[in-house]
Amino acid sequence: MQHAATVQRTNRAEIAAPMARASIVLGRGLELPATRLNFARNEEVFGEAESAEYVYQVISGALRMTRFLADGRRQVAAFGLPGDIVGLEVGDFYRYSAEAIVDTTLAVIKRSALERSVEHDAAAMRQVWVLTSGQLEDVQNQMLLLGRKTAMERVVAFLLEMSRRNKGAHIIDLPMSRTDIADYLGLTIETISRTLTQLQRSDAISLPSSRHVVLRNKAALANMDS
Amino acid sequence: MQHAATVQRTNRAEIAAPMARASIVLGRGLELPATRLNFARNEEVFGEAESAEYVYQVISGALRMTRFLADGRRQVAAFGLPGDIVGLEVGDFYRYSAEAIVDTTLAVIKRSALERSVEHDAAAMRQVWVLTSGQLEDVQNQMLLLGRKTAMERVVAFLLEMSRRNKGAHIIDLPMSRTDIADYLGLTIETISRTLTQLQRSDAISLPSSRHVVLRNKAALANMDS
DNA sequence: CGTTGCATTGAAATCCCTCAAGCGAGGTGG
DNA sequence: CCACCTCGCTTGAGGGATTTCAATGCAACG
Repeated sequence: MQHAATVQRTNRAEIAAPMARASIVLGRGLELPATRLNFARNEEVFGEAESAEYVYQVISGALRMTRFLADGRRQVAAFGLPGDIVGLEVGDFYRYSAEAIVDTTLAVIKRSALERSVEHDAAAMRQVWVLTSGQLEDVQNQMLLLGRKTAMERVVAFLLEMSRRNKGAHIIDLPMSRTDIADYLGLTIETISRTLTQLQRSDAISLPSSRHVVLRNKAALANMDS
Repeated sequence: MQHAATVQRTNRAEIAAPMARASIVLGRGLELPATRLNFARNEEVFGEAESAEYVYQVISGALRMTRFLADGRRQVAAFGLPGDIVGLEVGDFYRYSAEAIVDTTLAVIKRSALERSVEHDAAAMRQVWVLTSGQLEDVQNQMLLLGRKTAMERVVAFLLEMSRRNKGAHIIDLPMSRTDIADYLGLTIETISRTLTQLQRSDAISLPSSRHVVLRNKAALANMDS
């Protein structure tokens, strides 16, 4: 069981640096003023059990949300892609850590400011609920994958998900490493690699490079994902 | 891969039957009038992709929330125990089916009535969000279990969860079958059975009967659950 | 007291993991 | 500009945890 790569700590001073204007879009007609913030590849946005002071939205780049077991085994709970809201907690602490997979730009807002904006506005509060409910749905799908799907089904489901999240594109540009994918799918990097090779040999995909996947036969792929 | 047992369909007429008064408690000071409804063992409360017309709270008994793959593989997303809210959806359809594990009493409210009660009340809407967020946390924990824990760790985590949900009792009365547990933990009934036997041989638990577990050494168990 | 529905146990098989080696692209320094 | 290093990825061989298949056990119930 490989352990996770070390991750740089966030430079907290950045948050106090000259502010670049941005906004967080929680839903239709619900936009809040925010600050634009950049994170380098592998930089930590926040850590598990840290005080949940900020809420983020991905503007560009990609995040991974991870949880760990004591011995270093890691589960990637979700990937944060442009538009995704990250770190919206009910309690006072984050329940997972978030790290930039590539250089990433986020919109940041203080949680207290967000709470103030919605606490007397039922429609806005409903948007917050809708967001969390959508995350719940995603995670429930992932549970079915982790509990009952084969390695091949998991990898295919992952490729189709990445395609769908990129407007259904047939050419996928993966920001994350094999390790990230493995920890997302509950597999090892070797199994990910072998499965992709197998899909390539069956002409379902091609792999011009390790981070680029071409879905050559989406129908066949969809068939493989129970 | 064993397939799920057949399940009786709900007798929908029941909902129109003479109403027994009950209430649904969404949170501190947020209680809504509801109808009390009984379900027999293995009776379906609602089905996946059915129109999400009602929201339920378990009064007594137990539910299982399940999702299926096309070939019958099943994942139990959660167990519904007394107090749990079930079927609270944003969209128009349930995302999983719910069945009574044993004879169960539920409080039922029309979703439209619940929506009306909270749509202009930000504090009430927040309670709804808090509920969903709590479910998200549970499911995220389960993801880590399904993705990265061994069979022994899963079974131990399950026993400790059942204990915790029953006020930390050392004697657990399991309403669900080995099949339900297996589909919750992403294992097979045989592995559940063998693992419990192994725990019994190591004196961590005892099994007076298959549905009763005595946690004889909670500290040892906690140690086994990374 | 036979039937029925779980649960347990055993033996064999399998899917995925572990361990190990090799490859290739990108960066760095001589 | 090339040799070299590093890091991530791929591939192979072997092993192991869990599943599958099969038989037996056991308690509840008519």
